[in-house]
Amino acid sequence: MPSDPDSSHTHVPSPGVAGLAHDLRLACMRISRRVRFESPSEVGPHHFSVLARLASNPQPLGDLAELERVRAPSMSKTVAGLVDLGLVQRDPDPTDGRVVVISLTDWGRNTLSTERAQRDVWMATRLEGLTPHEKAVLREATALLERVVSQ
Amino acid sequence: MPSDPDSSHTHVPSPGVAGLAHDLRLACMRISRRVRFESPSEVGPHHFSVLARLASNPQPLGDLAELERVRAPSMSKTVAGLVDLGLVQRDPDPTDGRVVVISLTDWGRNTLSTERAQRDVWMATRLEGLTPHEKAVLREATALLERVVSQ
DNA sequence: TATTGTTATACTCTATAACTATA
DNA sequence: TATAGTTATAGAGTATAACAATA
Repeated sequence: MPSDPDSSHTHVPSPGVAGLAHDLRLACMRISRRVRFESPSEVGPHHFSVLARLASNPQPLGDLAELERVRAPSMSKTVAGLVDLGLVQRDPDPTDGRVVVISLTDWGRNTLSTERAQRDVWMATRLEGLTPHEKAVLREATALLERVVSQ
Repeated sequence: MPSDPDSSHTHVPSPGVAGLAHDLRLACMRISRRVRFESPSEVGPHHFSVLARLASNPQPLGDLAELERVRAPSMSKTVAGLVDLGLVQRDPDPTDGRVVVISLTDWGRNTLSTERAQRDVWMATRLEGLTPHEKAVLREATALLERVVSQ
């Protein structure tokens, strides 16, 4: 139970948008933090994030670096680690000899699914006891959050 | 706009608690990720987190290490950095000569407030256009999330 | 003797700069 | 000459182990 380092500042109860923004931001960050801290995980956050990027499509190393907002040498090292773990593979690009395409191995895809499932379990466990009305509110809120975050 | 590495796996629309848990977890993690990435910040995440811990009370270094889930030597180094930046100070505990109490300086408190305000602004900006009903839904959802996360 | 914090050393992930291979 | 990726080296932040000061 990691407590929340960003929750202890005084603010007025919640009048307008500002109060809602504050409270909602903190609630989301708390959920996020606890999912990351408390879901059992075989791979570190950086490895997990790269695996997730590769779930839909193989990617050239450079694109992967840009998506993850790190430099090419950093991604090169991360990928080397993932290759050693058997989670991804490097292949030459047939149309451009300079490019190295990274893709999930079967074991990597399996590992990714397991990790994701464990994160969902953490959340589902905590939603079990809610009433149908409360679940409906959260469902509606989820759609709103998705809209808001995609702005 | 960092896209979401954990969002691309296929799943059924959202039938029961499992679907809601999945979608809601992703929405919270996306909000959290974008707040961290897109809010302008003078201090790194580790420094911010320690400043936030000290907002309400000064803390012995050992307690701070435990709260932040790092070992004492790591926290000792982090605190040394914060002292160099003028954000916190070390003081001896009058009742126990072994203990070093860490507290915010005025500059540290000021910096913390600014960082927090910037995070809230990011969120508030995105809630501006919502209808009163939608804001009411999010307010109710916030209370539910707080209940859920404190289980 | 046990506890609090620091120092010494090492590992991981990050970066920039220099290098190789290909376009 | 420009681009994709790797290798070399260095800077944070983390850890464990050994040490100093205090209880």
